[in-house]
Amino acid sequence: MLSFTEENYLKALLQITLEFDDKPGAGTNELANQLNVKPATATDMLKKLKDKKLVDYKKYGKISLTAIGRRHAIEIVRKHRLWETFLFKKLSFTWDEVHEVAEQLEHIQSQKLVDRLDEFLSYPEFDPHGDVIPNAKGELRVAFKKTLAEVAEGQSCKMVAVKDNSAGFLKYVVKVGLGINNNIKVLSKESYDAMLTIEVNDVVSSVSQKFAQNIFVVCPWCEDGKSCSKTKCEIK
Amino acid sequence: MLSFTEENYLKALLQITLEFDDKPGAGTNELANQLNVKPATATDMLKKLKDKKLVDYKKYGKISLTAIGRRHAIEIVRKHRLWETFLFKKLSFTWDEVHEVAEQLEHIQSQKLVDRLDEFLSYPEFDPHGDVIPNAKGELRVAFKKTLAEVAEGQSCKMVAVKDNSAGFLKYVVKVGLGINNNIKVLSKESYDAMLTIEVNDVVSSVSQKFAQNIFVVCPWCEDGKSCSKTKCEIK
DNA sequence: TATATAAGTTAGATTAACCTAACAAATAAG
DNA sequence: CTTATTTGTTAGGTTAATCTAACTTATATA
Repeated sequence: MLSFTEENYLKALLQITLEFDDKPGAGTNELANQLNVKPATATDMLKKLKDKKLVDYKKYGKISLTAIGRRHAIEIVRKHRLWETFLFKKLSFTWDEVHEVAEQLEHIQSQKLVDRLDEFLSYPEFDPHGDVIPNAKGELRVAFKKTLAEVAEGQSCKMVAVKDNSAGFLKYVVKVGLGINNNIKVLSKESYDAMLTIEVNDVVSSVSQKFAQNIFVVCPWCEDGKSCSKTKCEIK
Repeated sequence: MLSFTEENYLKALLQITLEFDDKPGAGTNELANQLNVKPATATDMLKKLKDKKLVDYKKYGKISLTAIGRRHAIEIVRKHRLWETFLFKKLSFTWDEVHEVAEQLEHIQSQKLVDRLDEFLSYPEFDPHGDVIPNAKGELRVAFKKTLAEVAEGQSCKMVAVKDNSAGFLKYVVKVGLGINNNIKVLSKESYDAMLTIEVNDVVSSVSQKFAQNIFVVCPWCEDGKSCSKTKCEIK
């Protein structure tokens, strides 16, 4: 049985290694930072997780999950996102409120509970932030996504998820009038500071580059004519 | 903010002091026993809880909750029983499965979650074991109950709750054909070993004294003509 | 009431998860 | 290719929650 803390390390490791496709592994500082602990603490825990055969790790080397570690991590992500969906759909939480509570609920140990919750929610595919919920087999379908910041001037796209799940960002997203599945047209891009002028539901607004980098979109027809939305997700 | 462990001590203390009406307070061994720790461990924690003004405690004396400690404990019991009700009513758990998972869920910190869960369940009054769920104000209505073992020969009564919530006992209760709200007639009582012959739904069976002492009942008309079922609960 | 037993406390040790400070290795920059 | 910087590790210490063993206080009984 894994402790809360161990589970959090595994989850953080999964999140880091999933950041981009060909990531070789996580670093100690990176991991420590994600978990709000000091690097020395992370080193200690990594030795422990290595002994338990949950991570591949050697001194001064890159860190990655073993197959077993990965399976655990995915199960935690599954629980997290199922609980978020429960809070959102059944208990009327807003999308900026669900993350914090799910951070606690994801550690509840009961396979039956997870299975029944999944069933109760009719096997949802996405959580309230648009992230894919791993299925019961532990398959994590990872969609190829681009951020709003990468969309070319004049292009239209559809918002599918957010990168930053913090309450602060999510509230801001709502304020700008955005939400999952909204169609966004990029009217113009300022070359000086990369500010974007976008149109959503016939309302025009301006957003910063930082903001745009945290909005995931798919756009069916890109400038070069090739689709960037591989709608058939890849199982990683 | 209280730790899991501190919460468990408060809950155990409430359970012990509620055992019977004029209980002066808990003992260290009693408490340690309930929590499956050694008395020495309990002593340490009691000092800590005393410093936090959650328990009234002095060396070698009886232990009781302060008003604040009690309020905390009741909130934990409320959460426990609401979660049990959720698992039972919404996720089709059986009554012998809910306790274990609720032991974990009761520690989730989110006032909003508790309130919304209560609302989602339509403000239930009783959990699957027949125990009263404290309301949002922290009022714990304690019903005056007698056990099946105290019912006189020839009397009829109604099962309202169980004393022992362990999965083993609950499965046995089901096997005997009993459940909350069943009407039970005590046909005879063996004077030698206090075995009871009871009739439930026209089925006659025999139960031990130990068993009968863990079944709570109300019986409207007792031998002496006085009602033992004070249906208007007392708020303690 | 004196003493045996039960109940409760103290002291000292352990483990998990964290820290700081000092050091070592790897990488980047001149 | 040497040095500066970043990154990561080690050593030693802290806190919460637990333990065992030895001791003290309270209670029950002869």
